[in-house]
Amino acid sequence: MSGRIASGKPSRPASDARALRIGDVARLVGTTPRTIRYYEEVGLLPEASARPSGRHRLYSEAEVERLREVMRLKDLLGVSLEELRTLLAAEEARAEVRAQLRREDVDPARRRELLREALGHLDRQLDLVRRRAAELGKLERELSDTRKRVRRKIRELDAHAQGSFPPAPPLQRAGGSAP
Amino acid sequence: MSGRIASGKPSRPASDARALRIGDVARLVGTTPRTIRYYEEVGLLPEASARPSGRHRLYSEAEVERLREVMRLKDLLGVSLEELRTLLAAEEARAEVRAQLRREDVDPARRRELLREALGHLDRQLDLVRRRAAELGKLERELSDTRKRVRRKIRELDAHAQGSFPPAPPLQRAGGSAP
DNA sequence: TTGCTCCTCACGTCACGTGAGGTGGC
DNA sequence: TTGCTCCTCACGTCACGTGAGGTGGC
Repeated sequence: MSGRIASGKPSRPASDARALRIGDVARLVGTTPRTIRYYEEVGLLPEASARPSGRHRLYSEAEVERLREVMRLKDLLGVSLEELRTLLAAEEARAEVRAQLRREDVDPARRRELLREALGHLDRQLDLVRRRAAELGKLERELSDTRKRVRRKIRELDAHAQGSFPPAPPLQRAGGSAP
Repeated sequence: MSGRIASGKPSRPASDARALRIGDVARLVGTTPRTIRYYEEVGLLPEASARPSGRHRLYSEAEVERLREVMRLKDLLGVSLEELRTLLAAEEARAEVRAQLRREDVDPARRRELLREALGHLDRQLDLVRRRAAELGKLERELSDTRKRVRRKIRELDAHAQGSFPPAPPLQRAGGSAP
């Protein structure tokens, strides 16, 4: 909805721990300033409220965390920014639910309704994630099986080479890198 | 892996191995003709040999399988076409190894060397795949945990709705990313 | 003051999407 | 022949990358 409000913002010129610059943020989450500006431009990130044009963007730790989550979903799920926008809308709806639930004056029927909506969003995301995880798991098993076959062939070769050839150097264990 | 053969559409003599047109291939692997042409253009797929300009591209089942594998790696690993090219070069090196191993006139020392190279390629790919799988698994667990909390809250609401006393306020957990 | 990082255009690039206008093959 | 799919440009788009020229802040 509206821009995130950085708490208070008194004139504390120096050593404000929450005042991160765009380069710091980019380094923290593993991206570039250009990407962060672009996400702001297309509305994936809220515009820093009341920033005069030409002046530096400043970010809070919470905003960094949000960006980190955005990048993670994009990277792991491989979705377009448009699809990502949909996912984030659902996440924000869940955040809204959390805010409403913290208030005590919401009647149980409404609370239940909100929770059920949150559950729906979670289920859709989980479905996506599990589908991908299953595919990746299949690929991993296939590679792993092939690897076993190759290793077995090497062992067979070594066994037959006994006496005919000088002893071959031993194989490294899984995880080691080949020369 | 057994690819399902679409029965009926491309009516050609069974002896012709290159029976599939670009639209059929695109549908089979879940992409578009444009993408297939682009991959050929940038050298990810071999150009159909000796095809006169302006005439139709034709593909064999083996080529379809190869493309399917290319798309799978790109999608699941989220790499650029340049990185994908590197991965595919390794895959081709392994194919070369298989071809050489089928010949009987390769001496055991050379065979072993080839197998070790193949093992190196496999290890690098497996490393990539496992890293991603671990990240996805972490995301899945997080979502799943959140889902459990939401479901528990719903059950609590339902349970209290049956009693006559208003529910005691639930304990606030610190630090957790609640519903 | 100096050195860095930041700012805003704006053009470039990667990986395709989308017509335009035309030809091929069952 | 008709109807579809295919062909080759070639421009458009998405998600940024990369300078150019200038300003801000510790």
